[in-house]
Amino acid sequence: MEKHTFKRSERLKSKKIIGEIFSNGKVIGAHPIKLFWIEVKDSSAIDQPILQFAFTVSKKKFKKAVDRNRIKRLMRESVRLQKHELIQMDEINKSRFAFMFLYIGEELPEYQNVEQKIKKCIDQFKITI
RNA sequence: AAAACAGGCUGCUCUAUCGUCUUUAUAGCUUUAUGGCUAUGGGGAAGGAAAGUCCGGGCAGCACAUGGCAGCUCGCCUCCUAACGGGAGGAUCACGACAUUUAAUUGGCGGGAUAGAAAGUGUAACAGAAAAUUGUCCUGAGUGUAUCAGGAGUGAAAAAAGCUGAUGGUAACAUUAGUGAUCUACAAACCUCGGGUGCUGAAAGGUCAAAUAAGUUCCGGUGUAAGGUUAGCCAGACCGUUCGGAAUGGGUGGACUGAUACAACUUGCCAGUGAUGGUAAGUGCAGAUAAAUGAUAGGGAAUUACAGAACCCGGCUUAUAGGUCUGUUUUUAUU
RNA sequence: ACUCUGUUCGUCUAAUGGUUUGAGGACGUCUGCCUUUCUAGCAGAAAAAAAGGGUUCGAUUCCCUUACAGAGUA
Repeated sequence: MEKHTFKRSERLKSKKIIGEIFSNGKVIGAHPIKLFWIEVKDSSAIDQPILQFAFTVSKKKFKKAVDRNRIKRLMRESVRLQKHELIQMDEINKSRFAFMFLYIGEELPEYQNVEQKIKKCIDQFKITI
């Protein structure tokens, strides 16, 4: 059976790449979630995993830290359960990708809703590649 | 027993599967080694407010941060505390709702205020004769003036605060006797007196590796003029100029440390009205770094409130579903 | 994580440093006049101290707490 793990090294940490995602990355929208992604061509970190993810929620829309944590946890959980679909694809394995999930909604979501929207994002990503 | 008010305590739980951070044991891979990665098993994983950042302290750097002024801040008394603007117990004053009384009053409760107005300056609308060196009208004392006593009216306020002694109390102060004729209020107006206070803030600071110019730092000699120093002013301190030697290296992105064992927590006993202190036994209880607690399914009364550690403590303030305890008042029932 | 400002009609703002404050002005809104009608013009009206507590005879102003908005430090 497939293991749905989500290790620390799979999280996107580099400030450089995050900056590049917002300036040059491509966008897939599935309201209330936006996905920024980019193909990473930096060959210096070849031992890194092929996929890296980050999650973010605006402090202006959600003032309470509890709400922001909740949304990030929900998005992280649904990505954890769905990212194996991406790993199985052949095109993905040829290079490395970085993803940034951004929640732009106004209200606290349910888990099922988040799961559907993330799925939509990933399907769109598969098509574009 | 119910309701209202006030205060204290608590702050959902269990099972299964998958997943995150940390610690530890074993095995494998890697490394000169410390260590790192992976797998499996065990232990631990947000709060009463983690919040607001309103105070106090530890810790660190800046001249091993020294004195005065300015500025800021606090201000009844005694005590608690590492410290505080916090807390406990008391004193005085007016206020609030409640009870009581025909009424004046009295009673406990509640939150608040209280250094100095006899050091000086300032302000006190309207009304009123007069708002602080003021004296209207009426009555009485007085021959009369001056003065004294009582009353009227205006207004928030219209003339007894102080001093000396005695008694009680550690004290604030209370009671009482005498003396006393230039005396109100406001200091959350300026101010005076007394106490405290240097500034900055873990994104502080320290160590390591990669890379390298201007430069920077250190040591020794020389030198004390301008000027400079995370510093508002004065003093004091240090730096400086030049020569020689040594070390380091801007930006960028990292790792380790700071960093989780202490004013710690739990229980018992003792002292105290109490805050709190002493003592004995036991416990080890988050430590992340783009930042860890979630998802699914099912139960237990049941869509659980407010809400997420970021260097650490002591308070204050604010938010809060449900449960629970104590006190006061009212109503009802029983004795 | 830390530091600091501000909040006055629908909008932008003023003065008051405690006593005729009935809170002023501009733009906007409404009503009337004018005009064949609209605009412009003239006349008039409505409309505000973030919330709560304290000091005071009296608070928009002084003090405290809370809420909201904004700025700065990497």
